[in-house]
Amino acid sequence: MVLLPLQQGSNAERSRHRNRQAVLGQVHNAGAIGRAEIARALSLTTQTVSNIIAELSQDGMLLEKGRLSVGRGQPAIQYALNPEGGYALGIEVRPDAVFGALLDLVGRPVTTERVTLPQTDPEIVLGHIADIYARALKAAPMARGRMLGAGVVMPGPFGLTGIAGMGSDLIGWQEVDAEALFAEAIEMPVVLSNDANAAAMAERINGAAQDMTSYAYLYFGAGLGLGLVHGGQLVRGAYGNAGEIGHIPIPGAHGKLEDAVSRLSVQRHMHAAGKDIRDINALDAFFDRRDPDLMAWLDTASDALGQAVSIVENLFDPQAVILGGAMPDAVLDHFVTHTTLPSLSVSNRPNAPHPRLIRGASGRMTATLGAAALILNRALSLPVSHAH
Amino acid sequence: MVLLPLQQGSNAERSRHRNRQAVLGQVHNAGAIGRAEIARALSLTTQTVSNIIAELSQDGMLLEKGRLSVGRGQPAIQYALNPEGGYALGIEVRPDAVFGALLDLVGRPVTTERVTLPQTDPEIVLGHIADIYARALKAAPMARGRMLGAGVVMPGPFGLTGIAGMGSDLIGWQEVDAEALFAEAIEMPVVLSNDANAAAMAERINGAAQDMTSYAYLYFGAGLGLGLVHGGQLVRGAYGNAGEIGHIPIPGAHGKLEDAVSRLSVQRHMHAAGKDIRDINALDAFFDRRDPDLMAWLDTASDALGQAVSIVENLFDPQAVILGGAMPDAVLDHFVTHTTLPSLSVSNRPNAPHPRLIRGASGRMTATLGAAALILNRALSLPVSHAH
DNA sequence: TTGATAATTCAAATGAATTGAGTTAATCCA
DNA sequence: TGGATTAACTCAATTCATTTGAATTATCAA
Repeated sequence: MVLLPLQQGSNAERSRHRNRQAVLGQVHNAGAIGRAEIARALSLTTQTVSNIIAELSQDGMLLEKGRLSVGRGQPAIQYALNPEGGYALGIEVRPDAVFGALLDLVGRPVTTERVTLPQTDPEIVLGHIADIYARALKAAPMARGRMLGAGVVMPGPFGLTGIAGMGSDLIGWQEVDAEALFAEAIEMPVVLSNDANAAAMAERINGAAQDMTSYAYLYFGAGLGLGLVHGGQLVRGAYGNAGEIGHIPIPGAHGKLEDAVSRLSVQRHMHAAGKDIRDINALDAFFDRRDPDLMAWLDTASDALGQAVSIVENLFDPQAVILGGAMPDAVLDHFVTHTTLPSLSVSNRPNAPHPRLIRGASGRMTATLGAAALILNRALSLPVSHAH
Repeated sequence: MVLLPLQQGSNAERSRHRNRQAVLGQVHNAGAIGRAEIARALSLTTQTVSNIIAELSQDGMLLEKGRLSVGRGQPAIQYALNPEGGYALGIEVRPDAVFGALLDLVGRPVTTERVTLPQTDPEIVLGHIADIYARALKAAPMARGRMLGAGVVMPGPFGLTGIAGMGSDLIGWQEVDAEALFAEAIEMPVVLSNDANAAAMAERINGAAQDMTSYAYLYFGAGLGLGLVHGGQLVRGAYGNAGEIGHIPIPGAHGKLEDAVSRLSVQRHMHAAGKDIRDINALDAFFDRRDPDLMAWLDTASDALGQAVSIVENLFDPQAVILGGAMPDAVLDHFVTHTTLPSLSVSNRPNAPHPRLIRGASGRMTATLGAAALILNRALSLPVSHAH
């Protein structure tokens, strides 16, 4: 991942494309909305919006949803996204497995699949991904010809960095142009990202961040990741490796943040107590019976998490920090309710419109669904906010 | 500062505006450039660029700079920004003074001024600012009618936050729409920002970040601030208060980062040793003679700074971290050369195109000049890069 | 000297949004 | 109940900015 200089001038064709996406974004955002309202939101004429909506309806992206009368005047015909108007593929590549999910235009999963991986060589992985895609199309034939693209999540960091080789890097992928390889294997546009970024985008499509444009997402993977969204767009950093929050040192804790807050951390802690956390369900069971060892870990982890949230708040000033990832709902909820957030933070504002810490999507497929959300976010060009 | 939903559709007029700015950005970036090259960079036709350049020349924004022959073919007429084609006012409001600077289109200061403030009530401050502007126009009459806008720097954080009242907030400004008041007082578009953000933007206009689109700026003010630029744009956060890095706790140090690294910190430290740091020059003198108390402070500060840089790197993955602000050149250089940067960082990459830590602009007027740079950056719409 | 290459210009065409007039369908109010 | 008002929507003509295609100019290279 490198930086390519790129700046495009505007012409009629690109304007149309942009306006189409903006209209789709308004429709997604509102759920159902009339043309005149879209026109006002985008500073376009109703005539223009009419033309675009006719085109989008023709293309099967929009559905009429009756008329809505609001006070005087002719009631506006409401339009909504046609869920079957477009599909996005989400792929998550892990050291031991590949997950796949096909999402419709409104972000609902149509098919999901998990395949265990014998090896992570590019050829093996790409072969499995092509198969997953083929099976998804078979199970959901209406998606054929309506694919918007694929989001691919791989363990970061990408490229050669000072923290490479520390975690779960995939062997054989350091030196290749992964995005291009994926695009070739499944013949559609591909966006590559890490798990935290993907999960963050998923919240924007149909999760806890639907009304937010600047927020942070703390993601429980093997370690702890951070996804940053600013002005509706991911903050990926110059080389695509922004958000490596797990590696920063935390006062109080002995070492890195993710030594205290991560799946590996709880596994280590519980293992030392002679208990085995095989997967999310096992963790859920221990939490269900309020296992004292787990509760002790949660206490320590909460403290470190509070520190992390405060750092993120002071550096980004987000609308909220969302906590999610490969953890049981109940554990995430426990963190949200039991984490003491430092009062010395720019986010500790009176009358804040959002709680400072909220729960996002959870479960094993979070990042996979998020991968597809990367594509939907682009296709829908969701409305943004501007600080003023 | 609040979030306003805003998304604009595109039409012919807005396309033209956008293209004009993009052309200006290309010219700024290249120094001197021909039409065909601009057209290629922006994916426009040469004809379009020709039209725009004719218009911009007509408006006095561009100057012809002869022809440049590169191999075969007709040599391209080179165009450069006309420094007198536009001006930006920079205003910095401090608890005890107001600084003003008038910059030309290429970012060079034309006039600068410092006025001490008896009080910080809005009326007093606004009156002084109107006077500063009037005097600037008198000293540089060619700027009359060519003002692009004004950038205003005020001590953050803005609005009510958990760290308000801690530092140097201005009394009487918490409840007002500062941007609107300024805009009314000097009758031009105003952009409001904190010192670190402004200083960061200045580096992009004609400083150390001219070839960068994603970088972080650590700013020495009274405390320590962070300016984040991503994809050529400031990351301001949801409420405009991103970058409050001074308030985060640092392992090793006793309290907050800016207890160890800031102007107040060195003043306190030297005061305890019976030495008085009145201003930058005094500090420079102490450094010149390698005062042992100062060197001791520098050692501690360097350690904390290294921690801060590493946090910023792991969270943002910038092309580089720039160190600047109200410190003597020599002290900043000392930090840059003597700070040990943790190897456990995404930015510790082999063959990195930039050093991880570099020195930016220094001196008392850094933020003031940066305030004006906020306007220039917008007017020039500098080329951005995209991660790929 | 001549052919290749590339920048530039001119005039016409194109694409998309806007404008302005007119229609439809609801609410408001007497 | 019925006219006035409000607002969404449509149609046709216009406007704006970019693109297209043909022609011109200026340099390099063989």
